[in-house]
Order: sequence, then structure tokens, then C-alpha cells
Amino acid sequence: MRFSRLLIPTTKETPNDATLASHIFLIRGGFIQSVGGSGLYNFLPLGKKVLDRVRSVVKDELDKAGCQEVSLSFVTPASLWEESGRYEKYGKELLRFKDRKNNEFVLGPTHEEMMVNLVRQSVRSYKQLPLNLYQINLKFRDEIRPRFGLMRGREFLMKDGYSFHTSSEDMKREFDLMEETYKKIFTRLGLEFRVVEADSGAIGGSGSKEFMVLADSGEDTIVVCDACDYGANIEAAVRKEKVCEVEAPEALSGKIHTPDTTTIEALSAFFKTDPFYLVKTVAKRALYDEGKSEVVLFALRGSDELQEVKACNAVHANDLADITEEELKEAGLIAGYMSPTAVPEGIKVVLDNNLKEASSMICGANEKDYHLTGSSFSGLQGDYHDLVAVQEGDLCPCCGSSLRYTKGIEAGHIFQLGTQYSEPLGATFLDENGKAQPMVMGTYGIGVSRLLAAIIEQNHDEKGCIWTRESAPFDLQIIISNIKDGEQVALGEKLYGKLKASGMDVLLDDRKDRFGAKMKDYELLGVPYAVVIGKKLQDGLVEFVRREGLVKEEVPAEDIFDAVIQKV
RNA sequence: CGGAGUGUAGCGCAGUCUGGUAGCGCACCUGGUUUGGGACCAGGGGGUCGAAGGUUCGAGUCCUUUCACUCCGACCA
Repeated sequence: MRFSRLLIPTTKETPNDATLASHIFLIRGGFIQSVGGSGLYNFLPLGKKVLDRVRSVVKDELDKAGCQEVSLSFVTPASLWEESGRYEKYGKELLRFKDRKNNEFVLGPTHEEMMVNLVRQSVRSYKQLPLNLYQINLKFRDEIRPRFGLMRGREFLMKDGYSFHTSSEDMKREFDLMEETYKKIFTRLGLEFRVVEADSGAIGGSGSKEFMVLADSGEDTIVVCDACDYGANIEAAVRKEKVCEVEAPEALSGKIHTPDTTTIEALSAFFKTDPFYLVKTVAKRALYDEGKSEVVLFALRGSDELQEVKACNAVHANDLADITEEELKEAGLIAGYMSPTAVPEGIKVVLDNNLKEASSMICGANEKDYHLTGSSFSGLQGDYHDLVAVQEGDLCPCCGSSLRYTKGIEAGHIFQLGTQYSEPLGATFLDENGKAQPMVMGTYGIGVSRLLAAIIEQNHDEKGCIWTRESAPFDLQIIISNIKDGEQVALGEKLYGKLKASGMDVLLDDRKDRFGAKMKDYELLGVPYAVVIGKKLQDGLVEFVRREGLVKEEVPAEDIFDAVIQKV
């Protein structure tokens, strides 16, 4: 392609709302264009090209793994969502609207319902299973706060795949195959990534894994072990059970006057004991369907922090909200002195697993200025769950080494769904005995447009993008320094023609601009390699440039074709 | 939704306090010079100042209402 004919509106200035490198360079390089803000973007020729290349890597690997591509209707009848029960549950991110006949529709934010519908209409027998269908299509989520360019748009390109099986064993086999396939995809795209244990969120199901592209600008905190492969989203991370080297406080059981000790620190100082032996009680309002809600107490060791997503899952709530002082009073709870053992009637209590069989604990008396010592949870019946937010320095559940935090961009997520969609939606097959069984499902997503942002987050310098081999808009860029120099032009054109004929995708910068402007654009666009044909051509030399590190090498003009073929 | 802020040319901004001809830089168009690090000279085009209402002889500027967007928190590929 000739630069002079391509629509590549590069700019020197940074749009005022862009803070992330990927956002800045994708806009400045003329890859994408904002549609009046609000998380919507147009893909310009260069951006579309990169998107297609990334998409083709995804497609190629999926097809190799035996998946079949389909394309589902973007506009989805609301009735399907009502069937699955998600019409209400999904919340405001689901864009709903009516057609001229007043029928309700949604713009698909994910397509479990549609795909199950497709399959239940066409699959009858176990002989037709397993099946793995996917599409790479637009999704729309009416995000509360879209930001960071392609990283979190409202409209985005997603690959969503769904598999259907006769048994959960077979589904797990496919789940593992998808994990391997995803690893191949991210590796081919040149990304440094980590597969981590994850929370399943609104999609549901169990045993989900996320593919995190490692980048400081990532929005997710992930917990990783450097000694082994263990990695998990902070929302799902677990640790080896903690022990405390400090001895437990004397087990005198009783009510102690503890004025103004409403925090763990104060309490720890008052009793001269480790927070490990204190009980932290956190009150939250759990929100459910149809506007229902209730106050819940979450209790854990004073040395631990509550992980809200885990807490939310423990009570099967849609969300947890902070609680106001009035609400506390109304519920009969005393701030700073709450306790899982002295609870007003009708308040739900959830206990952290670490409290199971704990003894010699100090907890609130649910009475102002009083705490109870010598509390024991031994034999105490209760609703025990993992509620703990794993901290840096906690020990790896697999190998016992120290864990640390890092940041990641969630680029893929795979779920073992089971039958939670096939049952309500009636997606059944007839087994060998002629009995109807619900299909066992898995679901697998990749944020394709987000991958563009992730690639740049991981591969850029202060000057611009550095595309990886399989994501680059072109294999090579030829820069003719002075378009008025007949010799430079002749060599540029000749090289361009020969390389194109050899199957290479080449961008020829044949613009009238000065050298500096072309070089700046090259650096901004981030094509992996360039050939600069300039002044040194008088001495029979041209330059071969590697974008990464901007390494330059002089090559005799007559050898440049072979050099390019060999290096690129 | 809670908190903060911004809406003026395609982009980035000044002008608003103190009402009086709509400005600057980049980009764009024409001509010329220039061609190894975002050139220069000359000329030119482009705006219902987010929207509606009000005050005034006169509103980008003051008042009221409203909308949109951005940034910080809870959701997600």
C-alpha cells in the first residue's frame, strides 16, 4: 500500500481524554477514531487491518482445535433472556429497546441464550455431540463508565465460544483443550500472559480461568507465585492456611470493658495480642433480585481483609453495598463492637473458613465499649465460606512459596458452565437410552478489540506502537526520504514491487513530506521493520530499521531485497 | 449512582472574573522555496461559542433550566 493513498490521519497532539499508552497511540496513529466519546470507536483502515490480523489468529487456532464459526444475530429478542432469567439479573449494562411493534429486544452483551437457542433447535441426539461453536462479533455492554479507549469500550469485538457435551467429563476435556488453544493464540500474538483462577461473575458456572496480559496499566489485580504456576485473580485467590507464631492470649472467657477500641489496631494494642486472635466483623447490605436486600455480617480473623466478590458469592447476592450508620442502628448493630456470636435476631452471619475451630478469640459483644475474650468457634455450626482477600506475602496454596500481586488485562476468560443455561432453556439431547438429558456446557471468551489495546500496552515506547509480528498492520515499511530524488524513488518503487510480489505486506511511504515527519510517523505506527532510502544511497547504502529499540543497520542497496527476505 | 471537572473551527486551547467586531497553535486549501528528524514565506477557507429560556440597546461572557462528555470510586472481554 502507498502511504500517500491511505487514510492514516496521524496527529502530533494527544486527545485530552487519553491517559493510557494504547489509547494515545491508537488515536494518534490514526488506527481508531472516537465517536464523540462514550466508549464508541470507528476503526480506520489501519486499525481495521490490525483487528483483522488479530482476529485471523484467533480464528485460525480455534478452527484447528475443531471449533466451528457461526454468526449470531446481534439484536436478540428479550424473550430469550427472560427464559434464562437474566433479563432482570443482568442489570443496566444490558441495552434494551423496542421495535415498531413494541416487541422488546436487547443488544447482545454475550450470547449464551442465542447459542443455546441455536443448538436446541438443531441438536437432538448424543450422536451430534460434542459441539463447539463460536463467533467473532460485536458485543454491546452499556458500561457505567467506559474508558481507556479500546480497553473498555461499550461496543467491542469479542470472540465468544460455546461448547455442548453429553457429560461433564467431556466438557472438562474441552475446557482443557480451550485453555491450550488460548495459550497458543496469546503466544502467537507475542503477548506475555498468565492463566489465573477466576471468579465466574455474571456468566455463572464454576472452574473459570482468566487469561491475563501482564501490564502495569491492567485493571485487574492478580496474585501469582513465582516458584510455581499458581496464579489467581484477587477475587478468587486462595492461600495456604495461615498460622500465627505469636501465642494465643490467655483463654479467660469473659466480657471486658474496652472503651473506644473500635478498630482492629486499637483492639490489638489494648489486649497486646496479634490481630490473628481478633474477630473482624464487617456489615454489608446484600442486594438481590427484585430490589430485595438484607444486612449480612461477614466475620473473619482480624489479620485478614474481606474480599467483597467472595463475600457476595457466599450469600448469592447480585451485589454488596456499604451500609450506613442509620441502617446499622436500625438492625441493632453497634459499630466497632459487632460480633458473629452476639447477633440481633434475623441478621445473617457468614463466617470465614479460617474461623472454623478457632479458639481463644476476642470479638465484639455487640454492646458499646465491651468485647468478649476466650471465644471459641469449636463445634460452632455456621455458614462457613472463604472470604479472605489474599495479601502479598501470603503463602502459595500449591507450593508454599510467597505470593505477590501483579496487574493484568483480562483478555480471555473460559468457564465450565455445566447445565445452568441448558436446563432453563430446555437444551436437551437424547442419550443412548433415549432419555432426555440437559447438555453440559462450557463457554469461552476473548476480547478481540481489547487485545489491540493489550498488545500496545505491552509493546510500546515513548514514541509509539511496536506491533508484534502477527498483529502488525504491515510486515515492512519503506521510507523514501526525499520524494524529489529520482534515484531514491526508483529504488523504493523497485523494492516495493519485488517484496509485494514475494508475498510481503509492505507500506511504501511515498509522501512529499520531509524525512523527520515520515520517521515520526513510522515510529508512531509501529510497523516492526523499515527500510530507509535516503542520502546514503549516493554511497550505495540504505538503512534497515528494527522498530523495537530503533536499531539501525546500513545495508548495500543491491543487497537490500535479500536482507529483508532474510530478516523479516 | 456518589464525588470532581469540562463543553468555543477537525484536534488542542485562550477569551467568561469586569457584557461591546470570534481568537491562538496544529491540521486543511493555493502558490513558491525546502527534503536525514514533525520546514519556511505569502495568501486563503472553516464557528448558529453544547442546547433552551431569561436579563440587556447589546450575551461566548450575567441568571435559570437542561443535555453531553471526561476524571476518581462499585461492574466487565
